[in-house]
Amino acid sequence: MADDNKEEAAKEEFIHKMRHSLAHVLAEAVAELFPGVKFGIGPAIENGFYYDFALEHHFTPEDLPKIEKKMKHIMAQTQKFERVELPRAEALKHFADKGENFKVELINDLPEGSVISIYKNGPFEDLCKGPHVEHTGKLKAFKLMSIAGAYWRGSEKNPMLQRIYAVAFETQDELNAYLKQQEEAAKRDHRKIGKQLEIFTFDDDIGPGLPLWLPNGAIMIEELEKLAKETEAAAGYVRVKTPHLCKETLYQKSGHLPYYAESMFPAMDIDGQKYYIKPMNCPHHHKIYGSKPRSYRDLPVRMAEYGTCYRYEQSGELFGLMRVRSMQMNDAHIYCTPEQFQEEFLAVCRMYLGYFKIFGIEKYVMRFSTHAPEGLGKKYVDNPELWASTEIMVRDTLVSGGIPFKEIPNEAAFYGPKIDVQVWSVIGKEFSLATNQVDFAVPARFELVYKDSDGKEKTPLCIHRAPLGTHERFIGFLIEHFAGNFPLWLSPLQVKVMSITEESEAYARGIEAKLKAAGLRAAGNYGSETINAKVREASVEKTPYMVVVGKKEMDAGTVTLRLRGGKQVFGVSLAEFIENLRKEAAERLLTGTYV
RNA sequence: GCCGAGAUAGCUCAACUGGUAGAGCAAUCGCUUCGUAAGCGAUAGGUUGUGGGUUCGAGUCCCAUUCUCGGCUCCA
Repeated sequence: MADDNKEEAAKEEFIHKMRHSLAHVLAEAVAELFPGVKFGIGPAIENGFYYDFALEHHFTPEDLPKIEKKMKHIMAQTQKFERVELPRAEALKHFADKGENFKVELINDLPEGSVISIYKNGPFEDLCKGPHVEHTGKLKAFKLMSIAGAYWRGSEKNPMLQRIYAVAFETQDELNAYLKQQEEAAKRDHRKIGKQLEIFTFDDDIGPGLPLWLPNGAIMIEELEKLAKETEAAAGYVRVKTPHLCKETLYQKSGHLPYYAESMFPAMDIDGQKYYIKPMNCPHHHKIYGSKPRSYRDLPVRMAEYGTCYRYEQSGELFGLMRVRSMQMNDAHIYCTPEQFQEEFLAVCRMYLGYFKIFGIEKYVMRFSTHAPEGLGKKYVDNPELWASTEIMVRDTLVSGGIPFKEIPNEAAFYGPKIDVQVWSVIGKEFSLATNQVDFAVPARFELVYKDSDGKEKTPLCIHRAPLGTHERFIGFLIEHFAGNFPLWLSPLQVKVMSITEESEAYARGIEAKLKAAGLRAAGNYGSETINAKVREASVEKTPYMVVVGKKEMDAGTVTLRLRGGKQVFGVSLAEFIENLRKEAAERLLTGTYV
């Protein structure tokens, strides 16, 4: 076992070295083909590597095969990688003489007196701390994938360089397997399946990032809301409804305006007053809390709403349903005393875990985002003590609750630390699916109080939580998670009834009617196509249950089932089928009854 | 927002270097009545995202614009 791990680690290390060395070969090839190029950085990344270049010529996709060819030529030359060390000042002069201003900037950031290492192979050299493979002949399977713009050192204030992305593996087989797997993943892309299954669409006249939910998507939304409402009712939440607009003064009070004005739709002028369309529900809920006096006996107040918000995301950030400009949020705010905090926060975390079980979500990371002291007063409200104490409170709750998490500094909300649930889309983009935040700042700004047992007015803590995120992102995620094969309760169409010949049509229609009367979402196909065609159509629609009836079923008074996936079940009584399906849907089972 | 690429029938895609837009599926209408992933035929469907320009002639070349995609930045 230990040896396996060692072997694994050695392999990892080699692949990393190989990818990084390939980045140097890429840079060398580009330097030969495009004189005058300046170099940014070229690290190994997951599945491959990239290199950033500053160059007048704009790379086009046609350049990639030429560069690949040159790289293979370099690999065939088995150029040795050699490490050369220079004192900092000398290295600075060396790169400055060559006009490599990006490298000069990197060296300038290294501490005075450091020894700078340069790796040379053939005619190429690069500022680099290594390590590398011995020679370019050791390099194996790679493929240049795409050209992208990327800001120097990741800041939009810096110039934009041209980045070439590549994938690389130890063997051609592994590379082919990776490419194949990417192809498979693209098939479950929510944008593709969402169109095929008629879940959502976009329209030029509606606007970018503003999805239209088609009837099938609307059913999914309603099922999710039903789940949320049941869960929240059982957990002691009350429900509220708030308008989509409010005056500017609300966001001045909440303190959102200086932080978020840029990601809000511009204000509209109404009767000389500025109004905004709401980008979040919190301030509205705070106002409801503040609408009457509250006693410590009333706390915790757990206030839920599926609130619709609008955010002006930058055009380039929009991505299918995962990143949109209009969203319906599974929002709630819990106002509690510091004593109640731990229990409330843990209950919220448990609600998350309960949901994940329902959906079978297993690949996620709980990301605990904390503040960074240098951001106080800018990115974060300036109250170091409260930051410290709240973060300790959250961390303790997570640890004592046995909830695994990863702590990331400098990612908090402006009003407090948060926990985001990170998931990945099939094409590898990372998203916060759900969020859970502590707010120790905004309730005070709204002068929210409760009368404590000692007769004094105190400010409650507020927990913001959205375990089901937004319908948009959550359904986008679920489409990919299930590849469109939704569990029964979420399936827009649950049963497709089909007749084999005209003779059995009336019998089939009767079954459809009974299914519908039992509250199941059923439809029929009684056309004159062959049963093969009907089965195919229902399969393409990913319908969980097909009911196929012909003369045999008519005579026996039964139904024949075909499950999504192809399994057939004969001689089922309709009453039993209906009962099983009702149960399967009501209990939101992940696994079908007849599997 | 920035860099790059793209947009052709409802969907998936074709149309060599500029020369009268085409296929499959879906739809509609017939025929077919069939036992578990595509029965056969016919019909209809387009100002090639939009607006300008070059040209005898533009889906194809140029400019602008909208939207989408791949990244970067961002993500309450």
